[in-house]
Amino acid sequence: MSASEQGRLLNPAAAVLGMVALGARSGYEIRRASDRSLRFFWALSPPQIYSELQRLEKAGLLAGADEARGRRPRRTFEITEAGRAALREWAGGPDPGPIEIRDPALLRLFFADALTDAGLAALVEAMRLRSVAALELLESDILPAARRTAGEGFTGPERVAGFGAGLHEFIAGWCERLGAELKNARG
Amino acid sequence: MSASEQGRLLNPAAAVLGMVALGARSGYEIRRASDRSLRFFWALSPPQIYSELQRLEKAGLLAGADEARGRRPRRTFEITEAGRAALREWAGGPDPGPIEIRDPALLRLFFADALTDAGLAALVEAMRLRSVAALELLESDILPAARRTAGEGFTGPERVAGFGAGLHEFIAGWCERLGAELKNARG
DNA sequence: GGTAACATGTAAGCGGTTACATGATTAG
DNA sequence: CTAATCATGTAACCGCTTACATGTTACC
Repeated sequence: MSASEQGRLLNPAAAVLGMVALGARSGYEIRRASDRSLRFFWALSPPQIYSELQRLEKAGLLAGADEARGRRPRRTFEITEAGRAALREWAGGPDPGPIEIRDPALLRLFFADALTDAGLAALVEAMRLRSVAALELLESDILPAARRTAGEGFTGPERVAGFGAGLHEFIAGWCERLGAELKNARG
Repeated sequence: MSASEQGRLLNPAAAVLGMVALGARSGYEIRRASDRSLRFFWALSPPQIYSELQRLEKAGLLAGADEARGRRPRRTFEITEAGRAALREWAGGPDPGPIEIRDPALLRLFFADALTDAGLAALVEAMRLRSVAALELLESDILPAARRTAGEGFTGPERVAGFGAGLHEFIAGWCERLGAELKNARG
């Protein structure tokens, strides 16, 4: 019962179905598009994408068509009416569930008492730079692309990209304050 | 080569080793303690904990002792000098790696164009309430416990709990602003 | 002295990641 | 015409989660 078989969609299935709804037509296009947007909050790996596509087609939520070029396989998809209905039902369901965060930098910070003052400062600075880089990527690439998508009538990606920018601003600021505090404490 | 065998510790091994360094003595104690603190940024499941404990003991980074009560098994651990050295080396290593976030609420928001205005508002409010609840838990339980740990000389947990509080404040505020904006747009 | 809560550990299976294999297209 | 890049899909493996099995103490 691992995916879209009965009842409500599970999240990975909905993610793939939703990418098709936003205009990605093949597994490869989903991969490229989600790598530049969705992946910041919901990563999709190739085998996930391709196997979900198959299941969604079998379930009638996607309509597939063969577009092979010579010996090279290629299968494209469109969302069906049933697919749109399933996506709406999924998006409106109750209790999305908890956010999950996994951060090796915070893990190190948790055990930072094993570190020298200088080591701790370096860790905090690395964490800050990581978010500054993410912020630059978001603002130079992701947000502009999301705005184009918004121009086509899909406002979700831009909102989520905006969330990402705000999030990394918060993290960078938090690291900056902590860094300053550490500097003061050392004198 | 899956863990602490040669060279640097991997993150899950370091997490378990670090929990012992902070005073958790058995697998069960690590489970309880990490569930109230570390799990917000680095979840540990029982089989991970127990198998890492075995590997760390074999590698000489932990010293184990049998403390069975009757037919009930129990094994307790202390960190060794080699263990402390490995933990220091791990904490000071280069490039912690990227933060990973997976959030079903943001996933839904990404595809929110499938939703009615009311559905979107409900989603944003659910997201806000989720962070408000997390904030309450952090401030009522986690932060006080982390402060006690800080009193014993370990300042990492309190810093990380503080980060969590700031993070959920940011998310709740972001949702509140978005909610207000949606309300205005609907008139 | 029975029931619930605490404590300890494990088996089994899923989901997901890494890495690759292969084919077409463009550029130099 | 060769090399590099784009495009498409898959195999194999591993970490992790869920769920359980079992034992022991505390409570009523």
